[in-house]
Amino acid sequence: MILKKKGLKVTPQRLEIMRYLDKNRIHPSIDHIYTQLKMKNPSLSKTTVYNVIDDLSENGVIQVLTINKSEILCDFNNDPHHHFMCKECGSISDLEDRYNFDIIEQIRSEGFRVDEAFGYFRGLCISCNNKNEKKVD
Amino acid sequence: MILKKKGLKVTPQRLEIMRYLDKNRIHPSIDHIYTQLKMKNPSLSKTTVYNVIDDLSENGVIQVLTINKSEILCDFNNDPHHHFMCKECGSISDLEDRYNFDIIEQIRSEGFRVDEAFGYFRGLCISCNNKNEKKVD
DNA sequence: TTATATTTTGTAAATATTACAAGTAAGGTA
DNA sequence: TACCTTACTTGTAATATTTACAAAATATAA
Repeated sequence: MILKKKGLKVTPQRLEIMRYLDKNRIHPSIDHIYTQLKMKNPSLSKTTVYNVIDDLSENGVIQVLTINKSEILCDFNNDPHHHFMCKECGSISDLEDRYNFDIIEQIRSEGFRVDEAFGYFRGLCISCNNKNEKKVD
Repeated sequence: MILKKKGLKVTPQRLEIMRYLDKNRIHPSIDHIYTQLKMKNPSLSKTTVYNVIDDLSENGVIQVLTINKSEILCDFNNDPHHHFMCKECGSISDLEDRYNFDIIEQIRSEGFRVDEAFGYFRGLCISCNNKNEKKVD
């Protein structure tokens, strides 16, 4: 059990949020998670969602993305990978990290202690980009 | 004149904000810019700072960073480069882009249209990291 | 100099996040 | 199992950031 390992108590709220993030790899916002889980558990508080997301991210269970300036997004995938935000449909895509963040080693060698690394890209996703090119034709 | 080229009117407020960002490469927040410039120009409105930053970033004159979830930061340096945020002193360092964002070409080849690319790193800056290591000794 | 579109300003509203205190529940111990 | 302690959840209120809006002011072109 991942929560016990981290010294966190196993509560229904934490389990529900983790299950939701695991099954819905759409990088949801706090409000999105809250709205979805509130339906099954009406007593859920938004403060709880904030608390759980804080606890999980501080313990390295999940990632919190700041790719969008309006709100934070949550990612259950904790392996190093980049993110792409489509300016048209708003979707967030995971990008395989083919370069394995080589630059991190470079930064470390300069004297920094690197704890977290994020690659954020914005533009048009494959689907929206295809639609756009067809319009031009 | 960079503003005219972009079809933006040349106003004292825009010039002041651009000069401030040019001379103070500290990645200031909206509130920081507002507080500093308000001293010399008491009639300055925070809405104006938001408007100007929006206009400048939409026209590619400056960059807006979302490395910090609590507020946006402004960077006059528009060349591609990464950013490092120190968790101890809060400073933001520019990082030379030695790898020249090779990954952008990779992402483009997968069918995305890439307009913006950001590399964000967090940890301890060189100065804070040195202090920390001395404590351990 | 004048006309027009753009920009600035201040206030108010919307939105996201945090603080806090009281109630509740998890997990260890006997 | 029952109890105890600590950690967690909840709701409300407070804070902070950002946006909306309309009136006043200004930049630029004719």
